[in-house]
Amino acid sequence: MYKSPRGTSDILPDDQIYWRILNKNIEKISSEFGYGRIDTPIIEDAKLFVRGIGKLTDIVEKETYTFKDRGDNLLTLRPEGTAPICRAYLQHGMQNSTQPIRLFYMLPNFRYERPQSGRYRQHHQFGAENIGESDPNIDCEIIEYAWRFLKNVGLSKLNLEINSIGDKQCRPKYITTLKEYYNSYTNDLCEDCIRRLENNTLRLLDCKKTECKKIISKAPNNLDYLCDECKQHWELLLLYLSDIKLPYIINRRLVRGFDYYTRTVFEITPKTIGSTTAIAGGGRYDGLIEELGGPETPGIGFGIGMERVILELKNQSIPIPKNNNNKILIANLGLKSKHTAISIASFLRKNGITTILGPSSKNLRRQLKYASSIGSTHVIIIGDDEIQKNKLIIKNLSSGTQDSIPNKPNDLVKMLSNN
RNA sequence: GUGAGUGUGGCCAAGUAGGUUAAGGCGCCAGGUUGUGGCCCUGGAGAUCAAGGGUUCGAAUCCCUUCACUCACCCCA
Repeated sequence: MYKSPRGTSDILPDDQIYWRILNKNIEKISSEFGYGRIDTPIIEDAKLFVRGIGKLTDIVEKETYTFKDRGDNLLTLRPEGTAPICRAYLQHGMQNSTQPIRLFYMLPNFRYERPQSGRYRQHHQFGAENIGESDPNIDCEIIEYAWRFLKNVGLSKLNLEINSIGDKQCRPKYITTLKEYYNSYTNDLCEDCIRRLENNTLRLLDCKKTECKKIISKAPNNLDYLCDECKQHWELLLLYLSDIKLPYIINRRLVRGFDYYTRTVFEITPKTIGSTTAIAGGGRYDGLIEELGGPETPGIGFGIGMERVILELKNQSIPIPKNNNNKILIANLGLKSKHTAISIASFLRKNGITTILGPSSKNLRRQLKYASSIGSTHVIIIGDDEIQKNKLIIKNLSSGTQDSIPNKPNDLVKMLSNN
């Protein structure tokens, strides 16, 4: 039997309510913050991500779905949202409009990795990018935007962790200092950290092994190595976050996997015990547009994993509003009544009422049973007696009461309308 | 890519010192009620026990291989 490919899943009707809630909140909050929606293709030129995310990052090295099309073009299934949006920014000449540009998206991403809890080969991210402005109030805006979205969909018990990893001036100096520090501890490091020392130095700070944690605690503090501009930017951001009373945790070990990040990086994680994975992450990428061939342009954005948000909504047992609208089943008995049933169903639907025709091969008892099992609120019963008298029986399934009424579709609509 | 755990009808599962027809529950279908649901009762359908190979008179059960799923690591939303 065929199965959905590893790390992908079907979103069945019962789960769609979560996606409706998320989509509704995405539109609402994005409009409140003044961001415009952008949809980019699922495929992009493979080079976009090599240049954008970084050749040596794990995502590009081993996690992209990359293939040649029939025209020999090397294409990649989008693994993240920021690089394509920067591409679109340049392609459509947005640098010529008034800056900054505010964009948001809600799109599937693809990464070839081993699936586990909250990690899939196809996952959806809601993200936003603010391009063309470096003032720290924009950093504050982006963080508030992500934070408020998560609050709005109903999540609580969240931590906001922030850090600054410097810019192209001060970051290399810090990395050199860090390398020098670590070089005297190479015998005490775990295997992964030995590798990190070479190709992902900042990540050394993020190791969870106890032996490495000791070394981390005495490592030089990145915040002490920020250049004056970065330091001022960082301190202003903290003030702005205080202005809007957004509680943050400074985590100097917070570093992120993409090469393009500069200055501000942040993550939002649930406080739930055991779950350390971020449901939202983002940061500033002041060098990215230039790296992609554009002018020197600052930018900052976030990505929120929708599947992780839904997991957390379920974890926190957030109540999901139910649809209380009336749902009608028309039970019909015999061929003659079927004609009437079909036309009444059609009429009710045209008037916005959810209507399902009962399985006419079954007797009345089975049709009522069916109505109960699918959650109908009312059943309209049409049999030979009703046809003869030009009447209908309408039965309320929650109270169990029923009435015989004249067959007047307009009256039915009045009775069954939800408002 | 590395490590651990788990695979028995659509779903949840019992059964593993090998032994005749592989429990049970949910769900599904039908009857009890030929025109009245939810509860109840009765019956029915549905399983090459993940797949392949091996050991054995005999394998869901023991051995080997493969695959899938889950969790963790790397990394990430």
